[in-house]
Amino acid sequence: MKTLTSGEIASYCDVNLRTVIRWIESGKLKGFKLPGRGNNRVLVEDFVAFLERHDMPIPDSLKGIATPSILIVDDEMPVAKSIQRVARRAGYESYIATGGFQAGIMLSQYEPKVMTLDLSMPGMDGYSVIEFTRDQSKYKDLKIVVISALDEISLERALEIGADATLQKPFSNHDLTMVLEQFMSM
Amino acid sequence: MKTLTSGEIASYCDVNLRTVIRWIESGKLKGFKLPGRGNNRVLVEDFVAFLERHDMPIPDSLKGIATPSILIVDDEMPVAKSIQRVARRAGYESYIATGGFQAGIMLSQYEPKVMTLDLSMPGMDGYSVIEFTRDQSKYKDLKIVVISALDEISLERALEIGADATLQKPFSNHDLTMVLEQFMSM
DNA sequence: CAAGCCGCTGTCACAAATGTCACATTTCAT
DNA sequence: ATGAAATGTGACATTTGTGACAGCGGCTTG
Repeated sequence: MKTLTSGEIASYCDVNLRTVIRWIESGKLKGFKLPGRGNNRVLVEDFVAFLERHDMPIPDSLKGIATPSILIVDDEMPVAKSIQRVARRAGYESYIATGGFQAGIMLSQYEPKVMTLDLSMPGMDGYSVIEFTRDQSKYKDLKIVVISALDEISLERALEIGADATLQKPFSNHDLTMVLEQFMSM
Repeated sequence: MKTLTSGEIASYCDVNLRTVIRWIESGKLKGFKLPGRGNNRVLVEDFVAFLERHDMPIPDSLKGIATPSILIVDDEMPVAKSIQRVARRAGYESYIATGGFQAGIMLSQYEPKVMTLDLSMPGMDGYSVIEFTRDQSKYKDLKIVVISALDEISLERALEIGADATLQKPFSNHDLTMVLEQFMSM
């Protein structure tokens, strides 16, 4: 829960500190006050939302705070590793979960931007994972990329219940790269 | 009765430790001093009240501590419900996860004090859940109660790799209550 | 076109709050 | 028990909030 001071925001926006305080007071920028004399603090996410709302440029240093990452969910480590290689070569950080429990914890912990999901993991229903995730507003921005050896119809169904893209195994590195780049840059 | 150190509060509020001590000294934040040199401690409930009083954001991880809860992991909803009934009657809040993925997310989200775990869930290895959880220092205080219909030897093994207690199905409500009370009051 | 009004932002100075640093002491994990 | 990490403290450096006031367009109005 990183926060910013009014002064930091002032320098980010290249604007006077006085102005930032006025933004907060007028409600244009959401923030809260420390108990002392009421020094202002703004959650990074609120600040980023504010910037986006006004089509203002977002400083790189802020993007860095929430390093966008990829969560790779696949029970077969070799497959997971190969996905990770592609991700790394495209310049993205990634984590591997080989089971549903791990996946849940890591999703919650790392809050990745994209999750690749193997539909047919032993003892774990990929569809229910998609559905459960889609039910949680917290993960509404998460992009789910289904990677599976199942047939077209199964992939279609995954899309219907909330997946954002599908790749049929065996997938080409090029296709995977394209999908990752598309979602990671959003 | 969980307490927080001044340093923990400092990092929660993204504020300097010195400042936290000043808040406590000036009475803005209620706390007490240890006998030694007067290191400060603050009750979680006092801290949460303090945050609310000043309209400051409350970290997710504190919500769990404030009202210690139980996570019930069982794929059979009737069984889970019956565990929940016992928990509620003992005065504890509880959540139910019917799959590994759900369990992981809910564990991370609610940070319960106790997790009851069915060892033999289809497609999900209870042992690996215990091991994975125990590997994470974040959950070192989580109490894992294994509830299973498996034999003594399996339960023994669960204890060896990190479970804190076991109950054999069918369990008596009395036994479960005892275990819950013991762990929830720690 | 000029004058006047209005909203927004910048400037300045000062008081108050917060941060920094070094070091002694205490806690904590092992 | 013992070393590593966290904490409290004082003096001092920075940052911040506030009020009052000024500059800068954009707008209406005459």
